[in-house]
This record gives sequence, structure tokens and C-alpha cells, in this order.
Amino acid sequence: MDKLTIKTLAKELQLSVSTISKALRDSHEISIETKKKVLALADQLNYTPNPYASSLRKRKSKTIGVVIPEVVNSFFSQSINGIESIAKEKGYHVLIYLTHESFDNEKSILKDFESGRVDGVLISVCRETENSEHIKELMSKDVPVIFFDRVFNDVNTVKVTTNDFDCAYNATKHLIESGCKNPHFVSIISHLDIINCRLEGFKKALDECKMPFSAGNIINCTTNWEQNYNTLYKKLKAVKKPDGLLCSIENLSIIIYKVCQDLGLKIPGALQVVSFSNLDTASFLHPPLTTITQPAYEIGKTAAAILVKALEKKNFTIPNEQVVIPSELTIRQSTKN
Amino acid sequence: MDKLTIKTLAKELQLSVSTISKALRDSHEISIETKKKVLALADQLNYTPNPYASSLRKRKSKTIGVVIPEVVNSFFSQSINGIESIAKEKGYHVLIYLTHESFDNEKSILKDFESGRVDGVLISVCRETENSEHIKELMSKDVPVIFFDRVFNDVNTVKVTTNDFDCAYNATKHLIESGCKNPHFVSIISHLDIINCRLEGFKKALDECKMPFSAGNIINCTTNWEQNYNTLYKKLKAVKKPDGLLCSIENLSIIIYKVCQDLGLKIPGALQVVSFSNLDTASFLHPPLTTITQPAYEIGKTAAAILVKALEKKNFTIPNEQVVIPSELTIRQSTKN
DNA sequence: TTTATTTACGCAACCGTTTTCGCTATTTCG
DNA sequence: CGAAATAGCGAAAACGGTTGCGTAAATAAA
Repeated sequence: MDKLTIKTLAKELQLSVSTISKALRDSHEISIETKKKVLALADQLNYTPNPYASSLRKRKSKTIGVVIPEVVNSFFSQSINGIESIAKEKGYHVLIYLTHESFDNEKSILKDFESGRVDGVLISVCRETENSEHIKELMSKDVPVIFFDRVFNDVNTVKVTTNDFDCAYNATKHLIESGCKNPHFVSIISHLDIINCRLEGFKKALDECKMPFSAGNIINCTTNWEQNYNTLYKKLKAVKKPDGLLCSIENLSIIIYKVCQDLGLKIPGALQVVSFSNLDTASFLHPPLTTITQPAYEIGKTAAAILVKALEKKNFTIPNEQVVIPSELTIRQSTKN
Repeated sequence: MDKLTIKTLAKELQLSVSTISKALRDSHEISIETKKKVLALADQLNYTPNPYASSLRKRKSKTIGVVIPEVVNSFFSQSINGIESIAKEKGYHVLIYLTHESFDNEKSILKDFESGRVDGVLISVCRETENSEHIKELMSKDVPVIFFDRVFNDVNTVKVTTNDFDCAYNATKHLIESGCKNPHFVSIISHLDIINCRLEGFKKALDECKMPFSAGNIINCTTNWEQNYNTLYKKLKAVKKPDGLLCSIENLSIIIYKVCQDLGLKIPGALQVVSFSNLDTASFLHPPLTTITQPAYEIGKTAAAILVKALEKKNFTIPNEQVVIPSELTIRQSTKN
């Protein structure tokens, strides 16, 4: 038995290949009866068109590339969920690539995309990334790139984020109102705009409350678990230790809990904690963690929807637009009040 | 400027298209000097071959399809991580598809794979799936399918799982040894072999300890959160309520905690809980949850490695093999002892 | 009735690579 | 030294759809 192609159908129905193709794509050039016959046979023989032949000719792959730092992460996995919902609805396929927070990985992934493998890209850049040349390079080849969550502001494209500044501000306010005298900002060393936004929100709250801010109020972590544990351990053991933490990275909040456990520091008695986090176990932690929950699903869904809509247009242009979907502060026992 | 193809290089170097192609693929037919020239120009012009043209001609896509029920799940996201590690190493691309536990979705995804979109498939079947016809159908088209975690035993292929039976047995033993008189098995209605294995392990432990087993020892849940909450609420409020739970689904353990919180049931005082779970927050829950941690990363990695190795061979055959990677029981405060 | 338009389909080029086969020039070997 | 082997490259046919254009017949307009 040969492979089942359009030619098989053509031969069987005594029609030309082009007629079959047009019939399958529901072209107006083909009569209703012919279409019916073609569809019927295709169905009967269980014909599925070769996507690569189609992609080659149409210069469209119906595929979007998703580039994220990691997948074992509530935020990103929820984002994927949102992305997939749109992809499925619109008949797109989703290629997933992980950078593991490495700039080199990110670069080589985007380089591969220059081949036309994907019609468009959704990316949340990695921590190491300092400049956006590789992204601009890809966009110059007419591959649209849309940012979500971790964005670069100097790239002209859509950026779907949450209201990081406001959230950090509100959360810090909440800490202070709950009695914190010495709030600290837990973060990672990075050029990411998102981190900076959160830091600025933190600063503004301190400023408004006439609390002094200095670099000492920042606890900088890295991508190394051990190292972060030690950093936090030292900070939380110090004499003039913080009595409140705004944690800007979900993963770090777990380490904070661990350190407190090991140090015998009571939360929220000795230390209040609020974290950016999408953990659905947050309310079952000991104690339940006050979180800023990002609308991860919606962020992914929105970014994907905008990308797909653009791709479906003939001469699409991606606007330079900032789409902000607000997060929610959920107060639990890790902060008083 | 035209598109940059092999023809561009050919024209530039006054060579034929076929020579370029062979040079790029490092064919022995081409002299070292020519290869160097070609590589140099390709590099200089930043040439990237069109993957779809290549896939069409070679009838290989260098792409694997991953079909899972959901992605917002520690186990599956860790599995993806493992899969990606192999894919990256071997130059494969990963298409992700979510079934959302719907059999119809699963079927239509596999149907699409008949088009040759992917070279091979890694699948963890969904709960609704009762038979494996759709999988056999795909395999009959020479698309290799490898199972991981949630398998079908009547399909002749590799199945990468963990030692579900033993783990359930050990965990149940642990419950009983910690004083449980009335252990229950929390599960979902499903034909999944994995669920059955766990149940059998549970049964064996009861049997060995001369404890009677009946259908009453099973708490059957569904995919509906609300409904599960109610089911568990009722069960845990009953007069002859369980004093120990073996939870076979990660997500359900969170609901159990919630119900206990709302009912004022102390864990582990009134109820001991052990769950199959890959939550890395397990040790920070209130109380820390005793878990059977599955080697999700390794399972994904192993399955992917076997698939890729098969794909790289000329006339590959997938053996009918069961690969078992053991899980680990981590005892925490949600069970006494 | 003539002309213009529409309908429905076929022809063939094309998408960009890969691969088979054939050709020539050079080398190897008996 | 002649034959055989080899090295290095090119021509062209795939791979499986898509699409612009041409055309004959059917229909509408004049």
C-alpha cells in the first residue's frame, strides 16, 4: 500500500490533484457536489494532509514557539495552560523550549526560530538576559515575538504583564500596616524589568511611610538553591534582622520557610512574609502564605490570543503595547492582620 | 532581498544546490575545501535550513509529541523537564498537547499525529480513556508510542512507570503500623492501570494485616473539584470515618487538607494522610505531608531516551518492555511515627 | 443571437531540501 | 600502460501540498 496522499484521492475520484486540494480547503472554485465526494472519500480513507508539505508551500507552520525559563513552576505551567487553550481553539501547535535561565540557551533557541519553524513566539526571558539583540534579530526576520511576564521594554512589541509595581507597593504597605518596622525585599540579581518594577513598588511604599531605604533592604539571591539558603540564613540570623519580607520570586518563598523552620523563627510573629506566588498550596503551608497571585492563565491566554490574531491577518503588525492584567493580594496568616 | 536558501549559497559559490546540501550535511562526497567554503558562507550569511522542506523530503520531523492530561501538575511538569533534557541533547523538538483528561481530546490529538507531524509520541493517558484502539491505530501507521506513568498494558510498547504497587503497599503498611485501624484509599473513578496497581498494593497490605477490605474502603473522586470536596467532606464527617488515607492523586491531597481544616480534623491526630505527590512544598504544608515521591524527571527522561534511541535506528522496533523506576516514601508529620 | 460573465476544473510551477544517478577527471593497480 | 576504482560534483527527480492562470462549458446580459 502506498502512502495516502492527495494523489491517491485524485486517482480514485478521477479528479486532478489541485481540485482535491481546493476541495479540502473548501475553495469557492469547487462545486458543492465535488467537495462532498472528496470529503467523503478523505474521511473514508482516513486521509490526513501532510503538515510539512503544507507548511513548506504556504510558508506557515501553524505553530507557535513558547520559550520559558522553566516549566516546573506554577506560574509558567499555568501560562502554558492558557496558551494551549488558544492554540487548540485556533488550530495551532505549541512547541515548548526551556532556557533553564541560561542566556546562551535562549539565544540558540531564538536562532533556530529564524528557520521559519514557528510562525510566532511567546517568550518570558531568562534572568541572565541583559540585552534584547537576539530578540530584535529574530523580529527583523518577520517572526513576531510577544513577551509575557518577563519583558524587555526596549523591544517594540506587545508585552503582557501584571501590575507588578502596584502589587509590590500594596504588599509592602500591607507589611508596614501589619507592624513591620524593617521590611526587606527578597530578589534575585537580574536585569529583568519585572524585578525592577517590584523593587520600585517596594521603595515607594517605604518612601510614603517615611521609612529609609537602602541597598541593605534588598536580599539578593541567585539561581543556586544552596547559596540562597545560606544567604537567607545569614540575613535572618543577623542582629538587625528583617521583620518582614516581600519575596519577589515564588521559589524563594519555600526557602524562606525552610530557613525559618531551621532557625526557629516564627512566622508571622518574628517575621512576616508575603510572596509573589502562584502555588495552589499556599493556603496549606505552615503558616498559610500571604501571596500576590498572578493571573498566569490569563496572561498566557491573552498573549497567545494577541499573537494568533496577528498571525491570522494578512499584513499583520504587532503594536508596541503594554497589556496589564492585575494580580490579587491574598492575605493569609504569614502576615498579621 | 530574497529568502536565504540553499540556492543563494549555490549561486554565490558557483556550486550546485546538491553540492551545498551535501556539504552542509558533511557528506563524504564533498571535498574538505568545498565544505569549508560552504560552511563559512553559510555562517557568514546566517543561513538556517528550512526544517519543513527537510522534514518533507526526509519524512522525519525531528519532533516528538508529548500528550499529557494537564501541565499544572508537579509530576507532569517535572516529566516534561526530563523529556526536554533529552530532546535538547539529541536535537529534537517537543510539541506539547493537553488532553485535560478528556478522551475525545486524546483521540483527536493522536489522530492528528497520523499526518506525520511527529516522529514519535510520549503519552500519559487520560482518566477517561478506557481502551487503546486509538493508540494502536496510530502505532499501526508506524508512529512509535511510548507510555509513561499512565499506561495501557495491552499495547505492545515500552511503558515507563514507577513501582506503584509496592509503594501503595509500603505506604499502607506504614499507616497501619502508625496505628491506623480504618485506612481508606482515596482515588478517582478510572480504568487506569496505575490506579488499579495502587489499589492492589493497598489491598495487599490490609490483607497481610488481617484487616477486612471492602468497597467501603475506597473513596472515589472525579475530576470535579467541588464534587470531590463534598465527597470527602461527607466521608470524613461520618461516624465510622477513616483514620488514615492513602491518596493516590496529588491534587486530591490538597482537598483533603482543606476538608480537614474546615471540619477541624487534626492531622495526624484524627486522620493520618499519605499521598502520591511531587509537590515540592509537601514539607511546608501544615502539617508536612508524608508523600510517595515519584521520580518524575527520570521517568520523563527515560521514556524520551528510549524513544529517541529507537528513532535514530534505521529499522527500529519498540520492545514490549516495562521499565520501572522506584519511588520514594518520605515520612513527614501527616503520619505519626 | 452575440457578447460578457461566471462556474468548475486541470495544468504546471513552486515551496526548499535531499538523494539517486551519472559524468568526468584523477588515482590506483595488476 | 590499460582497466578499474575513486573522488568530487551536477542534473533532476522526488517529498506532498498549494496556487496562479488558462479554458471549456454554462449562464447571464445585451
